[in-house]
Amino acid sequence: MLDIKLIRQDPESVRVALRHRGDDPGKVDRLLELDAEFRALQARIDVMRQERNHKSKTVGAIRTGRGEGDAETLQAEVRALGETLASMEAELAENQKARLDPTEGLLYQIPNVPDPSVPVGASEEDNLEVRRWGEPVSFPWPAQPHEDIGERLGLLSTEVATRLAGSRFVLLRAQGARLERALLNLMLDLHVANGYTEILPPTLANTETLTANGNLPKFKDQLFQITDWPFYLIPTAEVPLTNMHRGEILEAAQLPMNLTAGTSCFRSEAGAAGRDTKGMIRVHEFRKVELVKLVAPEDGVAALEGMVADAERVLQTLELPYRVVQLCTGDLGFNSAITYDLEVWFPSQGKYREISSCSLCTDFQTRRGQTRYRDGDQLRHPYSLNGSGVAVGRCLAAVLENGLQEDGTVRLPAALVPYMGGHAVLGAGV
RNA sequence: GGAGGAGUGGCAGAGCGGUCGAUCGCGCCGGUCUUGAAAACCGGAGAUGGGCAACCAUCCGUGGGUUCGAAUCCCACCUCCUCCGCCA
Repeated sequence: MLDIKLIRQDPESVRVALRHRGDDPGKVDRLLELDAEFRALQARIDVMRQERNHKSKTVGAIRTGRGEGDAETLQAEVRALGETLASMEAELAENQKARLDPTEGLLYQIPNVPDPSVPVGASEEDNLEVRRWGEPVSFPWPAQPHEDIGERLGLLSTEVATRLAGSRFVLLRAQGARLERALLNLMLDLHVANGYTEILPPTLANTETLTANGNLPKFKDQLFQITDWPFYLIPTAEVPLTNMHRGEILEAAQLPMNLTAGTSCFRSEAGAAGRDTKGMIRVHEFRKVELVKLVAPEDGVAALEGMVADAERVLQTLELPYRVVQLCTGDLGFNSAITYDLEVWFPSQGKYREISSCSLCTDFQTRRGQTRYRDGDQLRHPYSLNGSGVAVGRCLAAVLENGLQEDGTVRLPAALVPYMGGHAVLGAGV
């Protein structure tokens, strides 16, 4: 959520932000109206409460022989005040709900303000390619989709996974299962060596956690919920990681906090019917190594550059060609002020596909989750960042496709060989 | 699942109907002393909202209730701890 003080002081900048996102700038004015109503009402209530408190104290003083007056009369007055207050307080509660209820509150429906550096645009068409690394592979032999390579070499099966669970699941076997584990370990080792603290969080989360992260109530249909239990399967480790210090006041020395976690992620993929129906690109359950940072506001932009570099390092280590894309205002997520996507080359599709998304969420999430830190004598909201470092299943798919050799086997990048028990090639008489 | 106990400010821990937003300690900040630091001594300091400010209101796990008045009494819920049972 945004700071209401920002909206009061500079409503025009928030209107512009909403316009640039293709959202309704009228939300700002409706919120300001409610806010003015709230402040006026709160002031009137405060005055009445003051009177009530004062009279009640006088009653107490009379009862204990320290004051003069007619206690009975005062009591009747206080009772009457209480009745008037009750109806005003009900009105206030209604106003609070209209502004601050996580489901319908207007303040929760206003997205983060994009950083001034973000290109203005309507959709992903207007995203900006920042740089490329590596040469997109072009074989003299036909490229193959990763699911074909995997099925042919006995590394994966969608058919068996469908029998066990349903569509949009994948089962890995033999060197395929090991490859997933190898990639996960390689990524975590890399990030830990670069100063991230490894976390293994629960992969179920409660309503409060998902609400603080903004997944609920808006994107409920994207989540799997446990029947008869107040739990949801996490769609990403960002959820538990950004919530670890919810409601806490941190010491300045605890920042910057760099966290990483490799977990399963669960997504309903509602609304994605017909898209990426084959293979491991879009499935209900996949592994992802996530990066999360909490930093002082002044370090936010540099921390984002660092996080993107950390995610890029994974792809460079795996010798996978990729490009970095900066999202335009229209494509930016609700929480984000700046987002860079990493897109890896898929030879079978002849294009780059998203494998990581790194966002600077400024204090938008930490204000909502009430995470603060002590900076000298003041309390501030740290900036939060999250990014994938990277999606393991999509990475496995990219390794298979980019390493395909003429004889149908797959050459593994050198960095993976130690993690694969010395095997450098998949499919060569395994 | 059964039986008890507990949730108070960064931590620890008193208070159990009215001068309690809350004692004392640790930690923190400022000062005195010191070449500097430590120790000692003196002083300061909770959070949120409103207000230019003085100041006012709210907050003692959460939500209700009783009362002129609730951290304190009552009810429900949540969480944690101990013991028993069950299980990895």
